[in-house]
Amino acid sequence: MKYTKATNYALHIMAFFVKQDGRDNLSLQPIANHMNISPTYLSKILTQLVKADLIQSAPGMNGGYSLRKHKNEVSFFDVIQAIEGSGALFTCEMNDQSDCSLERVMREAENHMITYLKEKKLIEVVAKNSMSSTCKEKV
Amino acid sequence: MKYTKATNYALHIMAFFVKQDGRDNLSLQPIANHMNISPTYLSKILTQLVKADLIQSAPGMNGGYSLRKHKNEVSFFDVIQAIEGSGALFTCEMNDQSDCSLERVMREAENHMITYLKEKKLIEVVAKNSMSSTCKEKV
DNA sequence: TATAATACAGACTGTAATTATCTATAATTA
DNA sequence: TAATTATAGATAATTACAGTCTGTATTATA
Ligand code: SF4
Ligand code: SF4
Repeated sequence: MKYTKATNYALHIMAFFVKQDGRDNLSLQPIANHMNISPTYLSKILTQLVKADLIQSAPGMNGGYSLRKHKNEVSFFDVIQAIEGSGALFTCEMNDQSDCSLERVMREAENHMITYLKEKKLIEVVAKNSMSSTCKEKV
Repeated sequence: MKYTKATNYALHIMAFFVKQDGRDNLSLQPIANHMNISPTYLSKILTQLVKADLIQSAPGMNGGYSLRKHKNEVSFFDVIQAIEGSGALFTCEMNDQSDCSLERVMREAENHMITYLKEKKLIEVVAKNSMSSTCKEKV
């Protein structure tokens, strides 16, 4: 079990948007170049972020993407859920819908992680240039 | 991102061992029958649990598997880590080894989940017959 | 209105992980 | 020795992930 690369990309993209704030519309190509990732693939990720209402998109000339939520309010959880979906990490198929304490423990464990991810906002990590300084990505 | 089915199986198996305590050696076939799962596949999971020192195995007649840790001390985390391994849920390949606060947040989030899973012992869910009562598995 | 710039959707492909089976081998007991 | 058990390795089936290609829809502007 591991977070998908798409989630990694999405976190970087959103961190980038938060840093830019509303300065201007960013279109696909520049972002793809900056992140060294195929435009069409990136597009899919961005569309997921749009559907989750984290960013908005506009077609046509001068179109592109821009932040939708207030830059102070985008949490790690928002981004992760937009990509990974909202299903529980542990589910039981042999299940009978009724309440099971094995599942309950696993759900509760996940909730501890989620609570923390909801508290943590992206702005906290972009603010003080706290991403790895030698990293080429620089978010 | 989801926990593997193997982890689900392992939790059920270990819960079963905890319930049985040290009553006797369980061999592959009975467990496989009870769980409706292919013996060879189950064997692989059991071997992982052996390698993690949660149970022990003995070949030959009257051989089989039995609990190794004290029944009160087997945590959810023990079992999960035995199957899923100990790698972090979020890792960055474009990484440069140096410290990155994006990764740090994700690691910290995971730790919140892990802490809870370490606290929770399997015995807590098998004790009071708290698994889903209508479930055929009954752990 | 035509054209260029943009986002979006769907089909498709390749790769890797997961789940599972089959077969053969090793260890132990009686 | 024979029966019983676990373990290891090869392989196959299935599914999820990562990525590409092609075409379509929307908007601005010349
Ligand atoms: S005991 Fe719970 S987790 Fe296990 S099979 Fe039944 S419902 Fe699923
Ligand atoms: S090391 Fe760089 S690429 Fe990796 S998560 Fe941190 S900022 Fe992103």
